[in-house]
Amino acid sequence: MTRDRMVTITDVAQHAGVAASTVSYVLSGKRTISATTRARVLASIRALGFHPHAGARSLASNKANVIALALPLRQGMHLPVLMQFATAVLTAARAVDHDVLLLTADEGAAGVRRIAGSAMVDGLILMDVETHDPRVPTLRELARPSVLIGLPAESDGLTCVDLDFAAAGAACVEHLVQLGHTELALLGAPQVVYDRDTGFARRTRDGVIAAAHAAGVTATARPCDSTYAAALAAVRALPHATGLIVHNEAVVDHVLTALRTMGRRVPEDVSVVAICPDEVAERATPELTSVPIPAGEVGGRAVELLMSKLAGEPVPPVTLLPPSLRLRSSTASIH
Amino acid sequence: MTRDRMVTITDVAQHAGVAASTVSYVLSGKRTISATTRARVLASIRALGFHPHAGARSLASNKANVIALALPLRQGMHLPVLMQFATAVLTAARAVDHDVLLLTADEGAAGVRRIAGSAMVDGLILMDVETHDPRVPTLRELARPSVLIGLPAESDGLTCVDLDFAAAGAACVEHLVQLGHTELALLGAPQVVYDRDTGFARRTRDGVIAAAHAAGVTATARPCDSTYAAALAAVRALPHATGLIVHNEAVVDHVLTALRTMGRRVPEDVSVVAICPDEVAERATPELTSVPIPAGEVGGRAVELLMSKLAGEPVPPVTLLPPSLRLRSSTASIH
DNA sequence: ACGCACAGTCGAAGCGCTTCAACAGTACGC
DNA sequence: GCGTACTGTTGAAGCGCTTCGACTGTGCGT
Repeated sequence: MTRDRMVTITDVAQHAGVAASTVSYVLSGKRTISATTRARVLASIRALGFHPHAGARSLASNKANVIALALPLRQGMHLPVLMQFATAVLTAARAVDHDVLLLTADEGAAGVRRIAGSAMVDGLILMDVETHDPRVPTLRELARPSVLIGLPAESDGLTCVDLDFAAAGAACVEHLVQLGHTELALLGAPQVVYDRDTGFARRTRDGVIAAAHAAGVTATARPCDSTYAAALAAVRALPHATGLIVHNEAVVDHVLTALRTMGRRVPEDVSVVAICPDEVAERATPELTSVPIPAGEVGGRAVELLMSKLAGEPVPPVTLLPPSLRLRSSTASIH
Repeated sequence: MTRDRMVTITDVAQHAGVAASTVSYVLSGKRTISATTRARVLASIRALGFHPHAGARSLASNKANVIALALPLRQGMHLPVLMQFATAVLTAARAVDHDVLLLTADEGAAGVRRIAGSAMVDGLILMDVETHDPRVPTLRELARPSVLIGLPAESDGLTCVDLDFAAAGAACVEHLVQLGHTELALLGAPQVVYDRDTGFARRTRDGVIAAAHAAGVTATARPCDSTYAAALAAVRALPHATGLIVHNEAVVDHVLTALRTMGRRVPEDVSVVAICPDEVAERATPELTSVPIPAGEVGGRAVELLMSKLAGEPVPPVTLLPPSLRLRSSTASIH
């Protein structure tokens, strides 16, 4: 282990024959620097392999260029989707020169307080926010800005972004109704997810029920565990439904298999529309008509909103991305 | 947004009527402090809600109490397993008062250099290291310690930890051989994983082949994509194999379904042993005899090794955790 | 020819913490 | 009663950076 001292901004300044502050201004662009000086400084930086000391920078400038991402790693959550969100946040953050500190949900409010209090991060993004999330009050009293992916009950003073799941549910219903279906059913997330009162599951259900009501058709909502057995049981319990809405990535394949086993053809006998990532919808047989979950956009938007707040700009309290319905071959009109 | 200045160590010192350095020593325990003073200081800390400024701390002490975790998010990797590793690392790190900065693999060597150079982290843990990983040379020339989960070709000067996949493969073979099987087959990771020359896939294969050779039985190795179709094709292509080793979490269920469809009973007609997380093995029908992937242990050990290196203690260059075979109901002796 | 604005650069202060050397007490052996 | 050995506490230096005010020159209008 070589005991080599860090290359400091002073080293660079000396090497380039300028003052340390000049180097700083070259880096930040907060003051005009002549092209020749800039070039000389940049050359020295490269020559010496200089990287500004993050701690020193954060101490002096009061910004860390790091954001915290609170990732739930909880039961019943579909990991691939979660990771899509996470990757989107990571990529978006890196694009604006920020790093990402990982926070688990089980550190809860204390973790949020610790991270925010230590000035380790400039702001936070919380994923999978529950309707009554214990971290939300903490967030409010915090000096640091935050953005929630999800929608808690009380969103005053917060910034939230998510897919408009209610509208997504409604879109599914409307599509099926247009095709002539009058007996609809929603296969949702596992029961635990509802018990935890996670917003997205509930909002979809409410959207489906409301839209069905408005259209004058019947709609049953059922939670569904992520196993084949549960999917089979659910499908068996709904023999009259001709329009199925599946909002549970992990169970999509199982539902299709169960229908096949029961001799119900898709889409001839029963139409299926899913709310799930495109990959899942495309990989299914037959390919599923679906409302995609725009993880990339949501994650990107979350970072964008956070950056605006960091810059002191006003942001809308709630951003609900409109759903889009992608037609594939799992839905057909009833005859 | 309240414009409240941070609570500093000086504020705490004033409040407690001691010097700032005393507060620091109470916090770090690097000097003896009388019980009464300590109590007074701790009370002030709590009263003011003091959190040491991470940047200032890292600047003064030259340690950030943060480690970087380089997560691959690449094709063909099984996310749940990956997240188990990640969670294990996170938990272990938090247990020793360190936070975790997320790094994506696609930032590659540049990302490693940036993070390490900026003193933002004390050390790094890289997951899913490939046999010829471009980040490895960078790691060597770095001043910061690192630990690899995985095993590159040239491990000199590095610290690696992983399950002993070769031994795992061999353990599967030996188990099947003991049961009297003489025609074995390995269904492995998707082809892309081999193409990328990711170590674990290859090491299992080599372990299987070598053990089969040593035992005088035949063993065929096949990559296998993570789809039902691929699993079916693979099983069809191996009509004579009576002992199947599956090293691909995503395809375990598909293989069992495929065998069922073909009318081959498990374990009466064909024995199946998997190398996969316990949850996968237990959830399968029938429950699978398996070599579990000890993600928790590996992750924990990685953090442990990193902490030792940070403390300047010598550590073994390569730690291969011995596999264990867990008997369940998917293997039986041939008759 | 004179002053003014402005681009370009510098030096110094200070961010909040750790740590070192030094000092004031107290306790003990003789 | 004096040195010795602690224990407990302090003030000051400094970590590497940003940023503010000040300074120097140059170009321009008059």
